[in-house]
Amino acid sequence: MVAAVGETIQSVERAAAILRLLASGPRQLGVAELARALGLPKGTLHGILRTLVRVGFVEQDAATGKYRLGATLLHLGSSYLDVNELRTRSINWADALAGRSRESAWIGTLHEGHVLVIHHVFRPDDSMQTLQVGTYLPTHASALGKVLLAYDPYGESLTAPPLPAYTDRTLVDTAKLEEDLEQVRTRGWAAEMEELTEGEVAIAAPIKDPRGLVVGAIGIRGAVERLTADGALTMEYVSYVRDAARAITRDLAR
Amino acid sequence: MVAAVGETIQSVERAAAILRLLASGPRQLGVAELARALGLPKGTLHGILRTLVRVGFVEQDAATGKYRLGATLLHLGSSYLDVNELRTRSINWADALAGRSRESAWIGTLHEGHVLVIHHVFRPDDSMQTLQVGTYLPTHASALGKVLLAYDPYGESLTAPPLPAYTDRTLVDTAKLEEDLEQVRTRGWAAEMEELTEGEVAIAAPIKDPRGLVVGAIGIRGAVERLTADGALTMEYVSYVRDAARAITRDLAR
DNA sequence: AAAGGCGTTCGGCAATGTCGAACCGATCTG
DNA sequence: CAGATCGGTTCGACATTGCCGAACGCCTTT
Repeated sequence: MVAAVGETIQSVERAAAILRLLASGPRQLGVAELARALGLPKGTLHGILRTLVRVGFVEQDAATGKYRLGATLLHLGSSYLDVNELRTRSINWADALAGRSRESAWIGTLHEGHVLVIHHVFRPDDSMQTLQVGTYLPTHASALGKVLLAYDPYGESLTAPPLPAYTDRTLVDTAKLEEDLEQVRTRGWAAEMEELTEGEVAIAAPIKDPRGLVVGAIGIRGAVERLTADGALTMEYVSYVRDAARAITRDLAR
Repeated sequence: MVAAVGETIQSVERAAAILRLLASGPRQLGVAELARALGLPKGTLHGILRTLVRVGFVEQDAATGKYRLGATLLHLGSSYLDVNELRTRSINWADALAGRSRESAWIGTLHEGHVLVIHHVFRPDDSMQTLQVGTYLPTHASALGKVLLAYDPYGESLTAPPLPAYTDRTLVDTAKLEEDLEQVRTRGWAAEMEELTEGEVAIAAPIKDPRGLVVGAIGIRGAVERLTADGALTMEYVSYVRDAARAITRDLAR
């Protein structure tokens, strides 16, 4: 076979594809299903699955024989958080931001066309919330995502239409979104007004590395009644978010 | 080469070994370091690493060329939580337990000789805590771990001495530990009194699947002053924990 | 009772990935 | 400032590795 430039190891890439498929839905998948989805013989997949089970990346349902993700991945994921410099440097600032604003604080990075949440502080005095670390947010319908898109050096390639609508206020028109992103660039912060969930708004600002590249975003998210007045965001909250973003940026430069 | 019984795919297993090594410490590792640790040629490892980078499981430091875990693993780890039945079924009960006891609530499973934390609810009115989901607790020095060891069908093989000591009250003597586990089995719940962290105690009880096998443990953890009186655990807290464990067990049977 | 679905096993063939030596830049070091 | 050493990376030849497809046994469905 003709050799492409960046050779990769077939079986490892296939193993990764299996894991991605298993992660894409809450359902367990069988060998036959995976074989159809990937266009590979059942026997081939079985071999890879057997290995993935052995190393704990995948678990097999004893009753049905189907496969699901394994517990080792949870541990690897949490190990990633320990290594991630952006996260370790910004934890304290996120706590402070949540404390000052009395809203939940969020930190995210751009990853495969989504916003990957790498830190999340619950709203003070409201413990009954589920943690969102590791989940994806849509780039075009979240304040964090707008910041990351606006400052993305690779341009808009990630925002391929059609953009899904989550509420009737979601920006689904590429031109409208681009307009919004332009505003984000001039103002230096982003807003999201009930574009992802009815009744909730969010504010975010960019975190930059020592060379000035945007490597992440930090923001808050809360009920529209608390964060806005007369239909507009209360600027006090915006300043809290921007202060936190600048503080982390300064911290990364040391 | 002679074929072992359960054939596995070499390159996938090696890739997993690399990931485990990268997760074992906060340090980034280079190709040469990995080659020494695994006893493989540099070239071989480079090929696997290139593939792991391509699929996002590993990231390469632009400055030093060294490797660290990648963001895709964080997402896979959080996907695991969505699939995990024990966790989804017990979230509400853990919230209730934290609410009643006003302490942090924890759920864990046995995994590779450690307690893997699969859910964690912060102590009410105390948001400045870091989330521990995905981290390991020692089996012999945590209440969750003692429960899981006491009811582990595979016996004590996992508790290989020497047991590390975290405080001067940690049970490092295998005989003493076995005595404690026997008490856990007769009482139906476990305690841990400043054996992991000075000033903190914990209580845990077993969660069973429909066939009666222990598949996890739930418990609370808090300051010794709040949970004990005259050096002994306040039984009210024990009943909270056992109630929650029974409720989840009942829930799993449906 | 037959049919179709599933996960699993197996052996032959060649494509695949392994290996080791060579490469190149950066960083120590005398 | 040159030499040495260490780092990550590339490359091509070899044969081992792991792919493939057909066959198996089990289960549920018709």
